[in-house]
Amino acid sequence: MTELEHYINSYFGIVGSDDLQKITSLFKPSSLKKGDYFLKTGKSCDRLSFIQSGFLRIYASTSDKEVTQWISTKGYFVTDLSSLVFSSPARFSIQALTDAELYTINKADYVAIGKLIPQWYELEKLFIARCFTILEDRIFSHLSMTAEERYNFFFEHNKELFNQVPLQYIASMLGMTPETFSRIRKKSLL
Amino acid sequence: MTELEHYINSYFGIVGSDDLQKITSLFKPSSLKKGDYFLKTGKSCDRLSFIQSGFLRIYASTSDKEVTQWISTKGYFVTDLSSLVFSSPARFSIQALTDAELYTINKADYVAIGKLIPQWYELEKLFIARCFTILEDRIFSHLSMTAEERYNFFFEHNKELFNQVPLQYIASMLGMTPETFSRIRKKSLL
DNA sequence: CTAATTTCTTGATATTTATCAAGAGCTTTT
DNA sequence: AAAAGCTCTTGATAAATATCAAGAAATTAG
Repeated sequence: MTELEHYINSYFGIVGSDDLQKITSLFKPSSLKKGDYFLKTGKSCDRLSFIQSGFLRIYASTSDKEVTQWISTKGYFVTDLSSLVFSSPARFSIQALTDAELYTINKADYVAIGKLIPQWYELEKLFIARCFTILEDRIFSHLSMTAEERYNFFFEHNKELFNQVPLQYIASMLGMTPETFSRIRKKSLL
Repeated sequence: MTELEHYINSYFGIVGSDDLQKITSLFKPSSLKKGDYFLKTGKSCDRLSFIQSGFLRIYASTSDKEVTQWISTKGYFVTDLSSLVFSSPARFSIQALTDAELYTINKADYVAIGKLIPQWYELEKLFIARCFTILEDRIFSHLSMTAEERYNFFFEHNKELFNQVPLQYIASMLGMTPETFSRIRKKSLL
């Protein structure tokens, strides 16, 4: 089983191995150089990628700053879901923080999976429902935790990220300034 | 077309009118008195309800306070999605803030819709994807806006809520204390 | 390898938001 | 209508976080 098959299987559960292969064969290898854009705000997002290696930053600009919504990495999918699914203009830009290897499926093939695999929509629904739940938890963390608590929680669960991407982006996605992040970090390293 | 049919149609898009009726007929009227619980943290959530009237508060308790995740009202669905779909213990409690009329489908019937209506999972996927997008925006608001900006934005879009439920719960779901909420409110009323 | 650039840290200070405490307004109950 | 509970407001103060500015450290480019 390829790594892609392994991950898709783990996210979408029991799919027959022939179906699994049908799906993964629609994903084509591609790569990004550090700094390359996967997507720019306002464009339509016409693909979904699986990250084989590297880090991508999902962000949007406000009048006075760039806000990092998320950093995606090995083993995760990346896309602007609302743009992919509803053909709306992308709200986010997505940029490679490092060189990255992706497996990418274009929109037409993505849409075709539903015709190809009868249970696909059900599995996809379950997958998106899980993503929804993760976002609910993330909102809850902003309603109930201080910056320091969010830092500690995130650090415990994503240690590896901290020496691989600029910390300012992690600060932003946790909802604090780089300075606050740095001070909290110092405290937690003592 | 009943109100329930109207809403389901508007959320789930084109469903044949016979299918639409098949679905809505699975929802049974029920009601809650003010203060009644729709769901308690830790239990399994075995139903999905459409709110015909009234207000329900979705919240969870931390060691030192209750945090309101959301307030749901007329025209919206209410459930703990992760518990309903994955049979996990509910993370949230859901309590009626006022008397409320619901149309409720139990889990068995909810699961059965998928067998009954071929395109159901696809429509449901789209529905959950839209909910996902709303949560993404909500997270973004916590990363990019001050308490005052969140207040103003929410107020503009949900004026009617402000004289129908205790403001402390709105404060909590916007991620601020009742005192801060009250001060911002005073400012914005001048 | 050095220079240039970017990122991170630190200190001083300002602003935002939370906490605590008390009282005023509402609702509900009796 | 009075009493009892909530809920909301207000003030004083404390704590958390942001801003601004400068320099240190790390990374990238030449």
